[in-house]
Amino acid sequence: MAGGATRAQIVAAADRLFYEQGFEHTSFTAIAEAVGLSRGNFYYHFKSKDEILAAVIGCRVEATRAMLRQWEDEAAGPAERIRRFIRIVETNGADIRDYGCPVGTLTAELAKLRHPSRPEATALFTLFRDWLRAQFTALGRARDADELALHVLAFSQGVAALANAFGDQDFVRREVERQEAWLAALDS
Amino acid sequence: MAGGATRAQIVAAADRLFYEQGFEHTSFTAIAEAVGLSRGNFYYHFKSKDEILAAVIGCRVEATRAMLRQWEDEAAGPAERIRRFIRIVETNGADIRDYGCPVGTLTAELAKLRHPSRPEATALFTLFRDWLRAQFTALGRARDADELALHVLAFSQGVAALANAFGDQDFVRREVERQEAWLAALDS
DNA sequence: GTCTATAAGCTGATAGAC
DNA sequence: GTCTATCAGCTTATAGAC
Repeated sequence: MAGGATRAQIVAAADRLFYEQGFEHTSFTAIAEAVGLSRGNFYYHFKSKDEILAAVIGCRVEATRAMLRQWEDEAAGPAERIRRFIRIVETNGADIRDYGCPVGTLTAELAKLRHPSRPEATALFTLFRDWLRAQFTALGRARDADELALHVLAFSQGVAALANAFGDQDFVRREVERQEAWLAALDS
Repeated sequence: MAGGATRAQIVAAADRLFYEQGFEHTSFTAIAEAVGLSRGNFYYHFKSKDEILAAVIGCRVEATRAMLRQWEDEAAGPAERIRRFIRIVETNGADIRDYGCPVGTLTAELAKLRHPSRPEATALFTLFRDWLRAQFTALGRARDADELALHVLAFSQGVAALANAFGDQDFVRREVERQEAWLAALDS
């Protein structure tokens, strides 16, 4: 297989499995089966499981950055951009119902494991936090922009947790509407 | 050791360790060390690890019921009772910062593990949901009591997730104030 | 009821052939 | 770069002595 194609395949499979089954519960055997490789060959690409995790987090950071850039390009103004974020729990509704928020569940697991890569996982939250803060600042709320950013982040985490627990998509829709109304009131 | 005292000690130690380290990550060895027993003796009290989990969840159900009863007794009216719930993320601030919400993190882990005891863990959420719904009904909001109950539950889950990720107690305090203001506006 | 000894299986990780 | 064979360690769980 040419270049880093196999490596990228491993990272993609691990990314999905870590999300669906959790980091610790996902074995090398499971990743190997998903990619179609033998267990032994893994260590040519990664020296340890923690190294795969680091690569997965790096991959998610890049994907998040790209998504935020896209929102930046496509959305008309800061309010519309924040709405994009608010709606993400509905956009990714099926996955969140089945597996929760990828950032929130990974961060929580690594915290309990006292895993060395925990700060890198938390940095995924910071990516959204900083981006949201910039949007609220552009909305003329520079003074409490960070507080508002955390509030919106907390909203998405709470909705994701309960959507995963109860599997109730109507609840998600109602909460998105409520949060959009809150944003509209803030913007006016 | 007399009666079910050892059993109760095992459940208490497992309860704490499942919370701090996660269910799967907690080994029999760790529980045995915490209680001061040998690994082998465990199977006199519990046939499997899953049986300990079931006992831990049962224990948490009882503790939650007792807490809700206490709030029922001590608080003046439904609004004050809901405030008690809202403040719990601040009351249990240190634990939540270190380990997240005990209900939310367990439910999320069991969902990823596709564990048979997952419904029992979700029932812990339902306990709070039903109790909150009763309080909102008593507040004269019978029509949307369940929606409001889920909204308050989502608030606590979101705050717990971010408190755990960022370790920011000021954020928790601000969100509690915001939610109390929301409740006051609802009540008037 | 508690202990020690041990089984059986899975885990991450390594060595060396091709 | 990929394979097979294998290691050492940990896991849950069992058997049987005291």
